[in-house]
Amino acid sequence: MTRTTQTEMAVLGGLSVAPMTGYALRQAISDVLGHFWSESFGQIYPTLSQLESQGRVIRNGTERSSPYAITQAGLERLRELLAEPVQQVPPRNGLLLRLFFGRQLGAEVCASLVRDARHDAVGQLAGFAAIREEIASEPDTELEHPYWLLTVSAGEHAARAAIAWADVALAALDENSAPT
Amino acid sequence: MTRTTQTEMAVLGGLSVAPMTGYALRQAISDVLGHFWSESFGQIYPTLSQLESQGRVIRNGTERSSPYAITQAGLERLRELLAEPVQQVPPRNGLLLRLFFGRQLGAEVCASLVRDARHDAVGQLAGFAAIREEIASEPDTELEHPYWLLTVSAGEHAARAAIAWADVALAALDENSAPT
DNA sequence: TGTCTCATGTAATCCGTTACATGATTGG
DNA sequence: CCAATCATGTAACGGATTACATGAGACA
Repeated sequence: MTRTTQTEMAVLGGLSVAPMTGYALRQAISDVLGHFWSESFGQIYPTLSQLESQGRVIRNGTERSSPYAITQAGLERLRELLAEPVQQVPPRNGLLLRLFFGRQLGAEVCASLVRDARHDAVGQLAGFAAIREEIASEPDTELEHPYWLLTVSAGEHAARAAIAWADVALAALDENSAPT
Repeated sequence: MTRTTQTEMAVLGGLSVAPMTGYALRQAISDVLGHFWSESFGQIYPTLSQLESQGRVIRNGTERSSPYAITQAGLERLRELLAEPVQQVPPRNGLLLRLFFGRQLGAEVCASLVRDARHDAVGQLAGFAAIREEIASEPDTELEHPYWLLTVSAGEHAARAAIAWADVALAALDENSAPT
């Protein structure tokens, strides 16, 4: 019901792809979902313990590094969670907040902020190309690929839009600081 | 230093445009900055009290509804805050998380999620047109307009990108669910 | 041998929303 | 006169990060 279910969803979802340790789960989330999701250890480990006590995940061995695997009950729980309505997070974009009050900063400083943002977006685009390759090189999970690629495409569209916006914004700021 | 400064920035920034009550500030933030920022009363009122005790804002009268105004010290503080590095918030996109694990949901359900997102984006675009008009109808704040329009433009680019992505995503999902 | 990565866990802390309480003012 | 809006404030709660503590195994 609360936002905790979001972490549960990410954890169960990750384990639905392949069994993993909590550590590996964190790695996978930050590598592949990094552009639209994040989880910290402080969330992952308690969630795993809780899910284990509910029989939704199990560990094959008792060893320290034995991976968690999702159970049938876990799969059902995952589907239940995925079907819940998407909750919007209140937006907080520090860059746009600064630009909105940009008159106090001056056009020059604003322009450098926008250039930074453009640079980040270009880097992200390169990152998405790498993720595409990584996905293509995993034949085991072929059935999931169409869905994974949807999220990559979303990131690419957003990054390209950010770049296009940055270009028009820089042109506008230039006009502003250097009147004819 | 911490994230509290973000609220301080928004409050001082708002008052740098025009004196306002806390209530009106909240209104203004949700109306004009709504697509990239949000503040709740639980944040605004304590922040205003704190800023007042620091001499960064003052109230003209002692009446209940007398607006807060920014002082010189407040303006300096605002510039200081705006110059701080932009902090990235950890991303959390519930829609993309669901799509990533979309195989568990099925192509049909995913498609309806994407259609909803497309619908939202179309609505946002219309909202931006309204904000543009609202801004144009305020000659008092003309010097701020170029900066305000940067943020509107950012929203429009993002919304258009969301629509374009939704269209390709829907095509891909369709292909998926209805094999030739 | 010593450092790095793997691996788990928890306590402190923070930021922020939600919900509640209160009351003045306005307009139908 | 009653409902809606304006206006302020605070307490409770919750979700998440950060930081710290611990220790095993790898490898150079």
